[in-house]
Amino acid sequence: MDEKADKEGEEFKVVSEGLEQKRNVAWRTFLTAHAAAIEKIERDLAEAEVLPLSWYDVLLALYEAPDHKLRMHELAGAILVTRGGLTRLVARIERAGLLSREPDPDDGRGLHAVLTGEGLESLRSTWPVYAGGIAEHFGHHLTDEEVEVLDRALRRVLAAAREG
Amino acid sequence: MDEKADKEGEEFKVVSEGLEQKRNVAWRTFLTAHAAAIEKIERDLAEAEVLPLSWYDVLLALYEAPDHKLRMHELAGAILVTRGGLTRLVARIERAGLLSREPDPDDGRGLHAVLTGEGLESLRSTWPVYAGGIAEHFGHHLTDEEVEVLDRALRRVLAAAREG
DNA sequence: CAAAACCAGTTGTAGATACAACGAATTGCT
DNA sequence: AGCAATTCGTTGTATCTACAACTGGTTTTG
Repeated sequence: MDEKADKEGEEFKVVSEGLEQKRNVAWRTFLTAHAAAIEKIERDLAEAEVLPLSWYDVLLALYEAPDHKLRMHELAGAILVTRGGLTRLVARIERAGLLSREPDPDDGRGLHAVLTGEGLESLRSTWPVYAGGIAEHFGHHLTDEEVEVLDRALRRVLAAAREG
Repeated sequence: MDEKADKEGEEFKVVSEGLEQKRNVAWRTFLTAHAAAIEKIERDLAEAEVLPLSWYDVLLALYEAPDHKLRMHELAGAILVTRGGLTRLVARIERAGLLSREPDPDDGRGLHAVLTGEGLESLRSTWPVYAGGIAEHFGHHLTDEEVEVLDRALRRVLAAAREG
């Protein structure tokens, strides 16, 4: 770790070259802002004793689906989790009574995860807390225009990841 | 789950009320874009058999510190992880020889995590892959102006989380 | 129609994280 | 100096996740 090594090191640092530099810096900001905001919001949710984000995501996906039900693999795709992980996540939520699993009559392999009344109730009680967290730790710090730009830009990032 | 329940349900959906709506939609875009981009980049890193992001973060933080060393709690703060988690993460990285732990001569409780030559080498071989991933899955999809806005806006989000 | 290929969901295993409780060391107060 | 409070890092425990192998059901194909 001598002088020379340090000098060469500059070449790979995130803060490095010309135009790319700003994108890399923005990437780091993106990562840390995400981590920090998520942490705050999860803490708010835990303190209010409502659903954690992972459960909320599952139940909201079901809520938004036709008949409030989805096949397991559809659900896995909707919330960006592996099928294996989803099996256990859904099992936990089912154990809490917030959704139920029903066999698909048209496909013996398949299961539907279905939102229960209790699950809907949990969504309702969680949302105000979640919305408050989003506002306090995210939305409140952005101008209307920034919200617009951010949404539009990140949609392209998302679309690219979905395709590639 | 009758008609009435559905109608009331609209009230708590993320796509809901006036001005707040756009911020909530942007929040969801923010979350999913982050998850999708991270997943792609982690996959690139794994395929290239270089460091995963969590290790990279630790080693980069050390690299950027004076003498390439940091106390454990400083490191924990720098990469947004709990101390308990850091203990094990650092243990794994140390086992791989990419950093070493040295007692702090000035404080018997404290340890320094120090970047090793091998760790520096790993950082160097990882960065091109990482940079490629950032460009492909993030930077490439944004205009200069969007990068600017995004960085500026998310810095405020980050700062707020750091304070509050 | 039977065998192969494929697909859905689960499970074994390993790894990683958070929270809280702990032991060791330091600091501050009197 | 001496004791209480604080800080540092680790560890016990519980949760949670991913990956790959596996079971059972479905579709394809010769």
